[in-house]
Amino acid sequence: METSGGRRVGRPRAAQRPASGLEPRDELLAAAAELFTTRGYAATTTRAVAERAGMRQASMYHYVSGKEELLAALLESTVTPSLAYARELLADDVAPAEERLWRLCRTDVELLCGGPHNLGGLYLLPEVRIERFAGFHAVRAELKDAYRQLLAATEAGSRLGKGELELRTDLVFGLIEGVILVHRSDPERPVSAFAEATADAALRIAGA
Amino acid sequence: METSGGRRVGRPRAAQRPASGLEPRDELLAAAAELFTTRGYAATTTRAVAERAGMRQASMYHYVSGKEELLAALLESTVTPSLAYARELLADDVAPAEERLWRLCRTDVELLCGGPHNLGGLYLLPEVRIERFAGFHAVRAELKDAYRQLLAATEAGSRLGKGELELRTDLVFGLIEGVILVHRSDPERPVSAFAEATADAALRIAGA
DNA sequence: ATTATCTATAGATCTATAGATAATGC
DNA sequence: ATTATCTATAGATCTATAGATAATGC
Repeated sequence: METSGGRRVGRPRAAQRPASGLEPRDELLAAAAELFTTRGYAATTTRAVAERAGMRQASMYHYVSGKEELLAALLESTVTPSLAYARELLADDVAPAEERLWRLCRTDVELLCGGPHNLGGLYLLPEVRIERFAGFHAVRAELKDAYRQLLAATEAGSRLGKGELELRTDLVFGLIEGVILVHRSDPERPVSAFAEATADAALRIAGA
Repeated sequence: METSGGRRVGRPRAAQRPASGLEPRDELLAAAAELFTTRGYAATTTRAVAERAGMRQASMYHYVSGKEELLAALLESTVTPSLAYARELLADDVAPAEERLWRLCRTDVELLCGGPHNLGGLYLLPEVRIERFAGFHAVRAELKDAYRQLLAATEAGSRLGKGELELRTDLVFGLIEGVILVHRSDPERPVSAFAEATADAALRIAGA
């Protein structure tokens, strides 16, 4: 173990390394997460990201190819854990669908609001819609489909027509994304209670 | 009436005027609305706005002081009608609170999703959080407080403690904002049915 | 004369590359 | 020799102003 103070290869940094203990690439990702969510993607310069990570603007290119790569990496890291859990829940054939849907909602809110920066807010950046992030959109569509399937498997959901089911799914999914916004404006409230209240609300919307 | 083809003072435009029939300033606002909501604020250049409005980049400054003024104007135009209606509903002392809350939700969704461009999405731009738009934030806070008051006046709301009431308000408000996002990804669905379904869902969250 | 527009551009960025430098490793 | 960093900067923007121009109005 020769992490923190250990002798390092390469020219020393002009500024001190941040005390976070993160690898430089992760430091960049953390800086980008904070800046993208608070100031927006286009408004964040490579200089701002690099300097917050404790290095000069040009040094960033040693670790990433540019801003786009940072955003793509952050988006994927945001939605991948949710999707993994959703798949688990879909495979589960003992717990009732209502309970599985509730858990998915709660876990999503916890994952999205629980991190140090409000990564859930990245979804909402208009820039995310462009083609470059098609991979992320595919993953997200799969997550939404998991919501739809769980909803369809509930007692109340099984009585809905196709259009009605889509509508309910959108309302539930909309609630989850909306509360992330709300959390952004009041980050003090404990996340776990908020996540449970949101899951309760989602089930009420679902009609369960 | 000598609108459309009428002889105009000033040097003629290099490109043809758009056929929208809007005044130049409104044309700029419409262009900005479309571009800000789809590409984001920082990513939208003054050139893109002006050219979409049928004029050269520099000519825009004859009508507005810059991008910020466009965004400020759009934000206010988005929230002002909602607030006016919310005030009406608060003053109404005959209709039950449940019904008034339902109407506020429905109207909000219709106003925010109903326009030609998804103006509701402007709320979500990270840039909107900065000080310049404090006026908008004040109006928006008043709108949220109207939700809180109506919720408190419902049968179910009157039994809630202060913290619980805040939480429910945030959930309902979060739903309204979230469905705007959802609408953005599926703009085909008829708005009025969607608005009513959202209002129903909001009342279920409220506990009514 | 007044007005709405245009063209041209200075000044201020911002990104990404080129090339130098200062460590460690062998 | 290898590596991580630095400094410097070319090229590509983008904003906002200055000043010219082409209409109508009187």
